[in-house]
Amino acid sequence: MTLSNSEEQLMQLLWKQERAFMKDLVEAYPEPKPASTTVATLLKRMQDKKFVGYKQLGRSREYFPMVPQKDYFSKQFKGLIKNFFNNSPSQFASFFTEETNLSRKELEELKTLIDSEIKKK
Amino acid sequence: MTLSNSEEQLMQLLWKQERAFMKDLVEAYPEPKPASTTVATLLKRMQDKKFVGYKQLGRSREYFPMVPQKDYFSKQFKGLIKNFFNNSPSQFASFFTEETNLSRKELEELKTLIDSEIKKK
DNA sequence: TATCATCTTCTACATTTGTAGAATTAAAAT
DNA sequence: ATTTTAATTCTACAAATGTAGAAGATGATA
Repeated sequence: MTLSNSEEQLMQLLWKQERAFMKDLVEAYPEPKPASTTVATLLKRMQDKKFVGYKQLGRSREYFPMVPQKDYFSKQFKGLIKNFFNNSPSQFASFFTEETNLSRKELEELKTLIDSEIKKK
Repeated sequence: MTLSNSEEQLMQLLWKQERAFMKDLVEAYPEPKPASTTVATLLKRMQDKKFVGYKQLGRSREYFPMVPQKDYFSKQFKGLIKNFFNNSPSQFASFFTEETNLSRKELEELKTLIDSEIKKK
C-alpha cells in the first residue's frame, strides 16, 4: 500500500505536527489551500490505508501518523536504491558523495560519523 | 512532468537496454508480461511527456530514453531529501550511514571516497 | 436558546493510470 | 505470393486520484 502524491503531501504535514486537528492541517498548507472537505477525503483514504489514526477528543478528532516518517522514508529509499543502483547501497553512496555538493565541513563530519559506525562493528 | 509507476518501470527497462525495440521491452518484463499494446500505450504516453524518443528503422522504431537515468534519479532523490530531511543532504547522510547496513569494508571504501572528495575541494 | 464555526460523511465528477482488444500496416520468412 | 510476426494507432474501460459541494451533527458563543 502506498500513498498517492497528495496523500503524501498531507502526510508530511501531519508528520511535522505530530498530531493535529483538521483545521491545523488545512492551515499548514501553502496557498492555495485546499477545501477542508478535500483534506477530509484524503484523511479518510489514509485511514483506510492504515497510515493515519485518530483520537476522538470531544467534538472532533486529533489525527496522528500510524507510520513513522523514518520507516516510510526507508521504504521509499530502498525502492529507489533497488531500481537505480541495483540494490547496492555502497554504489549509491559513491554517487551521493560525488553528486551532492557537500561542503568540506560536511564531508569531514560525515567521515567522523562513518568512523564511529566502523567502531560499532 | 513525472512518470507514473508503470511508466517508470518501463523506463527502467529502457535505461537498462539503452535502446530497444518494443519486442525487447516486452520480453524484458518479468512474468506476467504485459500485452504489447499495453507497452505501446505507455511508450506513447512517455513520448508525450518527452521521456522517450525513437528512431525509425525501416519497419519499426528503436526507442531510447531522452532523460538520463542519473538526472531522473537526482530529481527524485532531491525531492525525497527535501521532504524528509528539510533539504539537508548532510542530515540525510547521517541517516544513511546509521540505517543502511553497510559492511565494515563498504564503510572503509566510503571513507576513502570521501577523502578523495575532500581533496578535490 | 439561536446562531456560528467545525467536522464528518456522502456523493460527484473530471483526470490520470493501468491494461488491453480490434483493426491496420508492413516487413520477414517460407 | 502467402502466411506470419511485430508494431502502431484507436478505442475502451475500470480503478485510482485530485478536488470539492451538500447535508447533517455537535460543540461554542453571543
